[in-house]
Amino acid sequence: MRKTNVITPFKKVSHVHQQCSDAALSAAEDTCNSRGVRLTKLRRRVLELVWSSHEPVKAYDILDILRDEHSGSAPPTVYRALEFLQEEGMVHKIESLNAYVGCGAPDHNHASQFLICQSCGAAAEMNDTEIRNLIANKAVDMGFKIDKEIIEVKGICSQCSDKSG
Amino acid sequence: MRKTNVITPFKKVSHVHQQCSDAALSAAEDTCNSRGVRLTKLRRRVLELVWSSHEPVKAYDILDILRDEHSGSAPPTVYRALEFLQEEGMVHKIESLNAYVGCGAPDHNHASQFLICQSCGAAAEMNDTEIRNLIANKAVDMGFKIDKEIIEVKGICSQCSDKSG
DNA sequence: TATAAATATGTTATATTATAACATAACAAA
DNA sequence: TTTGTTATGTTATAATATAACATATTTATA
Repeated sequence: MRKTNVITPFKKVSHVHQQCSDAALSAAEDTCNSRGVRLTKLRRRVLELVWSSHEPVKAYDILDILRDEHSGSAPPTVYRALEFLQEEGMVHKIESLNAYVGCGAPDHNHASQFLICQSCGAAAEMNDTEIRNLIANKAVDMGFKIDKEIIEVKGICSQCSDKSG
Repeated sequence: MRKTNVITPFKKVSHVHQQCSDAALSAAEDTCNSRGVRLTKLRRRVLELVWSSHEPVKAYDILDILRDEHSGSAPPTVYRALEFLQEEGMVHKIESLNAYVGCGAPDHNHASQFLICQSCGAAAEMNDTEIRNLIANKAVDMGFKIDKEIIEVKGICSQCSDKSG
Protein backbone atom coordinates (compact mmCIF):
# COMPACT_ATOMS: atom_id res chain seq x y z
CA MET A 1 0.00 0.00 0.00
CA ARG A 2 1.25 3.41 -0.94
CA LYS A 3 1.15 5.61 2.10
CA THR A 4 2.70 8.68 0.60
CA ASN A 5 -0.22 10.42 -0.97
CA VAL A 6 0.98 13.24 -3.14
CA ILE A 7 -1.76 15.81 -2.95
CA THR A 8 -0.26 18.22 -5.43
CA PRO A 9 2.47 17.45 -7.97
CA PHE A 10 5.55 19.35 -9.05
CA LYS A 11 4.77 21.62 -11.93
CA LYS A 12 6.81 19.73 -14.48
CA VAL A 13 4.82 16.59 -13.83
CA SER A 14 2.57 16.52 -16.84
CA HIS A 15 -0.88 17.71 -15.96
CA VAL A 16 -3.46 20.17 -17.19
CA HIS A 17 -3.07 22.76 -14.55
CA GLN A 18 -6.42 24.38 -15.21
CA GLN A 19 -7.92 21.16 -13.86
CA CYS A 20 -6.09 21.49 -10.54
CA SER A 21 -7.30 25.01 -10.21
CA ASP A 22 -10.90 24.38 -11.30
CA ALA A 23 -11.21 21.35 -9.06
CA ALA A 24 -9.82 23.23 -6.10
CA LEU A 25 -12.14 26.18 -6.57
CA SER A 26 -15.13 23.99 -7.04
CA ALA A 27 -14.24 21.91 -3.97
CA ALA A 28 -13.67 25.09 -1.98
CA GLU A 29 -17.17 26.29 -2.85
CA ASP A 30 -18.72 23.03 -1.73
CA THR A 31 -16.67 22.96 1.45
CA CYS A 32 -17.56 26.52 2.36
CA ASN A 33 -21.22 25.83 1.72
CA SER A 34 -21.24 22.78 3.92
CA ARG A 35 -19.37 24.61 6.66
CA GLY A 36 -21.58 27.66 6.53
CA VAL A 37 -18.72 30.01 5.81
CA ARG A 38 -18.60 32.43 2.92
CA LEU A 39 -16.33 32.09 -0.06
CA THR A 40 -16.80 35.67 -1.15
CA LYS A 41 -15.83 36.97 -4.58
CA LEU A 42 -12.62 38.37 -3.12
CA ARG A 43 -11.66 35.19 -1.28
CA ARG A 44 -12.45 33.13 -4.35
CA ARG A 45 -10.27 35.37 -6.47
CA VAL A 46 -7.37 35.15 -4.02
CA LEU A 47 -7.71 31.37 -3.96
CA GLU A 48 -7.69 31.34 -7.74
CA LEU A 49 -4.52 33.43 -7.79
CA VAL A 50 -2.86 31.14 -5.26
CA TRP A 51 -3.74 28.23 -7.53
CA SER A 52 -2.33 29.97 -10.58
CA SER A 53 0.71 27.71 -10.35
CA HIS A 54 2.36 25.11 -8.14
CA GLU A 55 4.92 27.62 -7.11
CA PRO A 56 4.19 29.26 -3.79
CA VAL A 57 2.78 32.71 -4.40
CA LYS A 58 3.78 35.84 -2.51
CA ALA A 59 1.15 37.97 -0.79
CA TYR A 60 2.35 41.13 -2.50
CA ASP A 61 2.28 39.50 -5.93
CA ILE A 62 -1.37 38.70 -5.31
CA LEU A 63 -1.86 42.27 -4.15
CA ASP A 64 -0.33 43.67 -7.34
CA ILE A 65 -2.91 41.78 -9.37
CA LEU A 66 -5.80 42.73 -7.09
CA ARG A 67 -4.78 46.38 -7.35
CA ASP A 68 -5.10 46.21 -11.12
CA GLU A 69 -8.60 44.83 -10.68
CA HIS A 70 -9.80 47.04 -7.85
CA SER A 71 -8.22 50.24 -6.60
CA GLY A 72 -9.34 49.68 -3.01
CA SER A 73 -6.97 46.75 -2.56
CA ALA A 74 -4.36 47.02 0.16
CA PRO A 75 -2.22 44.62 2.20
CA PRO A 76 -5.05 43.74 4.60
CA THR A 77 -7.19 42.77 1.63
CA VAL A 78 -4.80 39.98 0.77
CA TYR A 79 -3.76 38.96 4.26
CA ARG A 80 -7.34 38.66 5.47
CA ALA A 81 -8.32 36.53 2.52
CA LEU A 82 -5.24 34.35 3.01
CA GLU A 83 -6.02 34.04 6.70
CA PHE A 84 -9.53 32.85 5.95
CA LEU A 85 -8.30 30.39 3.34
CA GLN A 86 -5.67 29.03 5.71
CA GLU A 87 -8.22 28.59 8.50
CA GLU A 88 -10.42 26.65 6.13
CA GLY A 89 -7.46 24.54 5.03
CA MET A 90 -7.59 25.67 1.42
CA VAL A 91 -4.23 27.35 1.46
CA HIS A 92 -0.99 26.57 3.25
CA LYS A 93 1.70 29.05 4.07
CA ILE A 94 5.21 27.89 3.26
CA GLU A 95 6.95 29.38 6.26
CA SER A 96 10.44 29.19 4.86
CA LEU A 97 9.42 31.13 1.77
CA ASN A 98 6.80 33.52 3.13
CA ALA A 99 4.58 32.32 0.34
CA TYR A 100 1.29 30.52 -0.11
CA VAL A 101 0.11 27.47 -2.00
CA GLY A 102 -3.29 25.97 -2.61
CA CYS A 103 -4.24 22.76 -0.87
CA GLY A 104 -6.36 20.24 -2.71
CA ALA A 105 -7.47 18.44 0.44
CA PRO A 106 -9.07 21.07 2.65
CA ASP A 107 -9.98 18.83 5.54
CA HIS A 108 -9.17 20.71 8.70
CA ASN A 109 -6.01 20.09 10.71
CA HIS A 110 -4.04 17.98 8.36
CA ALA A 111 -0.32 18.40 8.53
CA SER A 112 1.62 20.61 6.24
CA GLN A 113 4.15 18.41 4.46
CA PHE A 114 5.99 19.84 1.49
CA LEU A 115 8.81 18.94 -0.82
CA ILE A 116 10.09 22.19 -2.26
CA CYS A 117 12.29 22.19 -5.34
CA GLN A 118 15.05 24.75 -5.16
CA SER A 119 15.45 24.61 -8.91
CA CYS A 120 11.95 25.01 -10.34
CA GLY A 121 10.46 26.52 -7.20
CA ALA A 122 7.49 24.16 -7.09
CA ALA A 123 6.09 22.89 -3.82
CA ALA A 124 4.59 19.41 -3.82
CA GLU A 125 2.34 18.62 -0.91
CA MET A 126 2.41 15.19 0.68
CA ASN A 127 -0.02 13.75 3.14
CA ASP A 128 2.06 10.95 4.52
CA THR A 129 0.48 9.10 7.38
CA GLU A 130 3.68 7.24 8.26
CA ILE A 131 5.56 10.48 8.80
CA ARG A 132 2.65 11.95 10.68
CA ASN A 133 2.26 8.90 12.89
CA LEU A 134 5.96 8.64 13.61
CA ILE A 135 6.11 12.27 14.67
CA ALA A 136 2.93 11.82 16.69
CA ASN A 137 4.48 8.85 18.51
CA LYS A 138 7.67 10.73 19.27
CA ALA A 139 5.66 13.62 20.60
CA VAL A 140 3.58 11.33 22.83
CA ASP A 141 6.79 9.83 24.22
CA MET A 142 7.84 13.29 25.24
CA GLY A 143 4.46 14.31 26.62
CA PHE A 144 4.07 16.87 23.89
CA LYS A 145 0.56 17.59 22.58
CA ILE A 146 0.70 18.38 18.87
CA ASP A 147 -1.40 21.20 17.53
CA LYS A 148 0.13 21.64 14.13
CA GLU A 149 2.99 20.13 12.21
CA ILE A 150 5.10 21.90 9.63
CA ILE A 151 7.42 19.95 7.35
CA GLU A 152 9.27 21.70 4.57
CA VAL A 153 11.87 19.62 2.80
CA LYS A 154 14.10 21.55 0.42
CA GLY A 155 15.93 19.95 -2.46
CA ILE A 156 15.77 19.13 -6.16
CA CYS A 157 12.80 17.38 -7.74
CA SER A 158 13.30 14.46 -10.12
CA GLN A 159 12.22 16.45 -13.16
CA CYS A 160 14.86 19.07 -12.49
CA SER A 161 17.49 16.42 -11.76
CA ASP A 162 16.69 14.69 -15.07
CA LYS A 163 17.01 17.89 -17.00
CA SER A 164 20.39 18.88 -15.61
CA GLY A 165 21.78 15.32 -15.31
CA MET B 1 17.66 2.03 21.85
CA ARG B 2 16.47 5.54 22.17
CA LYS B 3 16.51 7.14 18.75
CA THR B 4 14.98 10.44 19.67
CA ASN B 5 17.92 12.42 20.88
CA VAL B 6 16.74 15.62 22.45
CA ILE B 7 19.51 18.08 21.76
CA THR B 8 18.02 20.96 23.74
CA PRO B 9 15.30 20.72 26.39
CA PHE B 10 12.24 22.82 27.07
CA LYS B 11 13.04 25.60 29.44
CA LYS B 12 11.00 24.26 32.33
CA VAL B 13 12.94 21.03 32.29
CA SER B 14 15.20 21.50 35.25
CA HIS B 15 18.67 22.47 34.16
CA VAL B 16 21.28 25.08 34.90
CA HIS B 17 20.92 27.13 31.82
CA GLN B 18 24.29 28.78 32.15
CA GLN B 19 25.74 25.35 31.45
CA CYS B 20 23.89 25.05 28.13
CA SER B 21 25.16 28.42 27.14
CA ASP B 22 28.75 27.98 28.32
CA ALA B 23 29.03 24.57 26.72
CA ALA B 24 27.65 25.86 23.44
CA LEU B 25 30.02 28.83 23.33
CA SER B 26 32.99 26.71 24.22
CA ALA B 27 32.05 24.10 21.60
CA ALA B 28 31.53 26.85 19.05
CA GLU B 29 35.03 28.15 19.65
CA ASP B 30 36.54 24.71 19.18
CA THR B 31 34.48 24.06 16.08
CA CYS B 32 35.42 27.36 14.51
CA ASN B 33 39.07 26.76 15.26
CA SER B 34 39.04 23.34 13.69
CA ARG B 35 37.20 24.63 10.65
CA GLY B 36 39.46 27.62 10.22
CA VAL B 37 36.62 30.11 10.45
CA ARG B 38 36.54 33.03 12.81
CA LEU B 39 34.26 33.31 15.81
CA THR B 40 34.78 37.03 16.18
CA LYS B 41 33.83 38.98 19.27
CA LEU B 42 30.64 40.11 17.60
CA ARG B 43 29.64 36.66 16.40
CA ARG B 44 30.41 35.21 19.80
CA ARG B 45 28.25 37.85 21.46
CA VAL B 46 25.35 37.19 19.10
CA LEU B 47 25.65 33.46 19.75
CA GLU B 48 25.62 34.19 23.47
CA LEU B 49 22.47 36.28 23.12
CA VAL B 50 20.80 33.56 21.07
CA TRP B 51 21.65 31.13 23.85
CA SER B 52 20.27 33.45 26.52
CA SER B 53 17.17 31.24 26.73
CA HIS B 54 15.50 28.27 25.08
CA GLU B 55 12.98 30.57 23.57
CA PRO B 56 13.71 31.52 20.00
CA VAL B 57 15.17 35.02 19.92
CA LYS B 58 14.21 37.73 17.45
CA ALA B 59 16.88 39.45 15.37
CA TYR B 60 15.73 42.89 16.42
CA ASP B 61 15.77 41.95 20.10
CA ILE B 62 19.40 41.00 19.66
CA LEU B 63 19.95 44.27 17.84
CA ASP B 64 18.45 46.28 20.70
CA ILE B 65 21.00 44.78 23.06
CA LEU B 66 23.89 45.23 20.64
CA ARG B 67 22.92 48.88 20.19
CA ASP B 68 23.25 49.43 23.92
CA GLU B 69 26.71 47.93 23.77
CA HIS B 70 27.94 49.55 20.58
CA SER B 71 26.40 52.45 18.73
CA GLY B 72 27.55 51.22 15.33
CA SER B 73 25.13 48.29 15.44
CA ALA B 74 22.52 48.08 12.72
CA PRO B 75 20.35 45.37 11.17
CA PRO B 76 23.16 44.01 8.97
CA THR B 77 25.29 43.59 12.08
CA VAL B 78 22.85 41.05 13.44
CA TYR B 79 21.79 39.39 10.22
CA ARG B 80 25.37 38.82 9.09
CA ALA B 81 26.31 37.27 12.40
CA LEU B 82 23.21 35.08 12.34
CA GLU B 83 23.97 34.05 8.77
CA PHE B 84 27.47 32.99 9.75
CA LEU B 85 26.22 31.10 12.78
CA GLN B 86 23.57 29.34 10.72
CA GLU B 87 26.11 28.33 8.09
CA GLU B 88 28.28 26.86 10.78
CA GLY B 89 25.29 25.04 12.27
CA MET B 90 25.45 26.86 15.60
CA VAL B 91 22.12 28.53 15.22
CA HIS B 92 18.86 27.46 13.63
CA LYS B 93 16.20 29.77 12.33
CA ILE B 94 12.68 28.83 13.36
CA GLU B 95 10.96 29.73 10.11
CA SER B 96 7.47 29.85 11.52
CA LEU B 97 8.53 32.37 14.17
CA ASN B 98 11.19 34.38 12.36
CA ALA B 99 13.37 33.74 15.35
CA TYR B 100 16.64 32.02 16.14
CA VAL B 101 17.79 29.37 18.60
CA GLY B 102 21.16 27.96 19.49
CA CYS B 103 22.06 24.47 18.40
CA GLY B 104 24.15 22.34 20.69
CA ALA B 105 25.23 19.95 17.94
CA PRO B 106 26.86 22.07 15.29
CA ASP B 107 27.71 19.31 12.86
CA HIS B 108 26.95 20.56 9.40
CA ASN B 109 23.80 19.59 7.53
CA HIS B 110 21.81 18.01 10.26
CA ALA B 111 18.10 18.41 10.01
CA SER B 112 16.19 21.07 11.84
CA GLN B 113 13.62 19.27 14.01
CA PHE B 114 11.82 21.28 16.65
CA LEU B 115 8.98 20.88 19.09
CA ILE B 116 7.74 24.37 19.86
CA CYS B 117 5.56 24.98 22.88
CA GLN B 118 2.80 27.50 22.20
CA SER B 119 2.41 28.09 25.92
CA CYS B 120 5.93 28.74 27.23
CA GLY B 121 7.44 29.58 23.87
CA ALA B 122 10.36 27.21 24.21
CA ALA B 123 11.74 25.31 21.26
CA ALA B 124 13.20 21.87 21.94
CA GLU B 125 15.43 20.50 19.25
CA MET B 126 15.32 16.82 18.35
CA ASN B 127 17.72 14.91 16.20
CA ASP B 128 15.62 11.92 15.40
CA THR B 129 17.16 9.53 12.94
CA GLU B 130 13.94 7.57 12.43
CA ILE B 131 12.12 10.67 11.28
CA ARG B 132 15.03 11.72 9.15
CA ASN B 133 15.39 8.29 7.58
CA LEU B 134 11.69 7.95 6.92
CA ILE B 135 11.58 11.29 5.16
CA ALA B 136 14.74 10.44 3.27
CA ASN B 137 13.17 7.19 2.08
CA LYS B 138 9.99 8.92 0.95
CA ALA B 139 12.04 11.48 -0.92
CA VAL B 140 14.08 8.77 -2.65
CA ASP B 141 10.84 7.08 -3.73
CA MET B 142 9.85 10.28 -5.41
CA GLY B 143 13.22 10.98 -6.96
CA PHE B 144 13.67 14.01 -4.76
CA LYS B 145 17.17 14.93 -3.61
CA ILE B 146 17.06 16.42 -0.13
CA ASP B 147 19.20 19.41 0.64
CA LYS B 148 17.68 20.53 3.90
CA GLU B 149 14.79 19.46 6.07
CA ILE B 150 12.72 21.71 8.26
CA ILE B 151 10.38 20.27 10.88
CA GLU B 152 8.56 22.56 13.26
CA VAL B 153 5.92 20.88 15.41
CA LYS B 154 3.73 23.27 17.35
CA GLY B 155 1.86 22.28 20.47
CA ILE B 156 2.03 22.18 24.26
CA CYS B 157 4.97 20.74 26.15
CA SER B 158 4.44 18.34 29.04
CA GLN B 159 5.55 20.87 31.67
CA CYS B 160 2.94 23.36 30.49
CA SER B 161 0.28 20.63 30.30
CA ASP B 162 1.07 19.57 33.87
CA LYS B 163 0.81 23.09 35.15
CA SER B 164 -2.59 23.82 33.59
CA GLY B 165 -4.00 20.27 34.03
C1' DT C 1 -39.96 44.97 5.85
C1' DA C 2 -37.19 47.36 9.07
C1' DT C 3 -33.84 47.05 12.34
C1' DA C 4 -30.09 45.12 14.64
C1' DA C 5 -26.18 42.16 14.82
C1' DA C 6 -22.56 40.00 12.66
C1' DT C 7 -19.36 39.62 9.11
C1' DA C 8 -16.56 41.44 5.40
C1' DT C 9 -14.13 45.01 3.12
C1' DG C 10 -12.02 49.77 2.63
C1' DT C 11 -8.59 52.86 4.19
C1' DT C 12 -4.69 54.97 6.44
C1' DA C 13 -0.93 54.28 9.02
C1' DT C 14 2.71 51.79 10.92
C1' DA C 15 5.21 47.68 12.73
C1' DT C 16 8.28 43.97 11.76
C1' DT C 17 11.66 41.47 9.21
C1' DA C 18 15.39 41.58 5.99
C1' DT C 19 18.71 43.03 2.31
C1' DA C 20 21.40 46.17 -1.01
C1' DA C 21 25.25 48.84 -1.70
C1' DC C 22 29.19 50.97 -0.67
C1' DA C 23 32.82 52.64 2.84
C1' DT C 24 36.13 51.52 6.35
C1' DA C 25 38.67 48.49 9.35
C1' DA C 26 40.93 44.33 10.85
C1' DC C 27 43.25 40.31 9.83
C1' DA C 28 46.09 36.86 7.18
C1' DA C 29 49.26 35.69 3.62
C1' DA C 30 52.91 36.71 0.64
C1' DT D 1 54.80 45.86 4.49
C1' DT D 2 51.80 45.73 1.09
C1' DT D 3 48.30 43.10 -0.80
C1' DG D 4 44.29 40.42 -0.76
C1' DT D 5 40.65 38.76 2.00
C1' DT D 6 37.35 38.86 5.41
C1' DA D 7 34.62 41.41 8.67
C1' DT D 8 32.25 45.38 10.19
C1' DG D 9 30.23 50.18 9.79
C1' DT D 10 26.83 52.98 7.68
C1' DT D 11 22.94 54.66 5.09
C1' DA D 12 19.13 53.57 2.71
C1' DT D 13 15.39 50.87 1.33
C1' DA D 14 12.87 46.52 0.28
C1' DA D 15 9.73 42.97 1.69
C1' DT D 16 6.43 41.11 4.84
C1' DA D 17 2.68 41.84 7.98
C1' DT D 18 -0.63 43.98 11.32
C1' DA D 19 -3.27 47.72 14.01
C1' DA D 20 -7.07 50.51 14.18
C1' DC D 21 -10.98 52.46 12.77
C1' DA D 22 -14.58 53.52 8.97
C1' DT D 23 -17.90 51.78 5.74
C1' DA D 24 -20.52 48.35 3.44
C1' DT D 25 -22.70 44.06 2.95
C1' DT D 26 -24.98 40.07 4.55
C1' DT D 27 -27.75 37.51 7.91
C1' DA D 28 -30.85 37.06 11.58
C1' DT D 29 -34.65 38.79 14.10
C1' DA D 30 -38.35 41.85 15.51
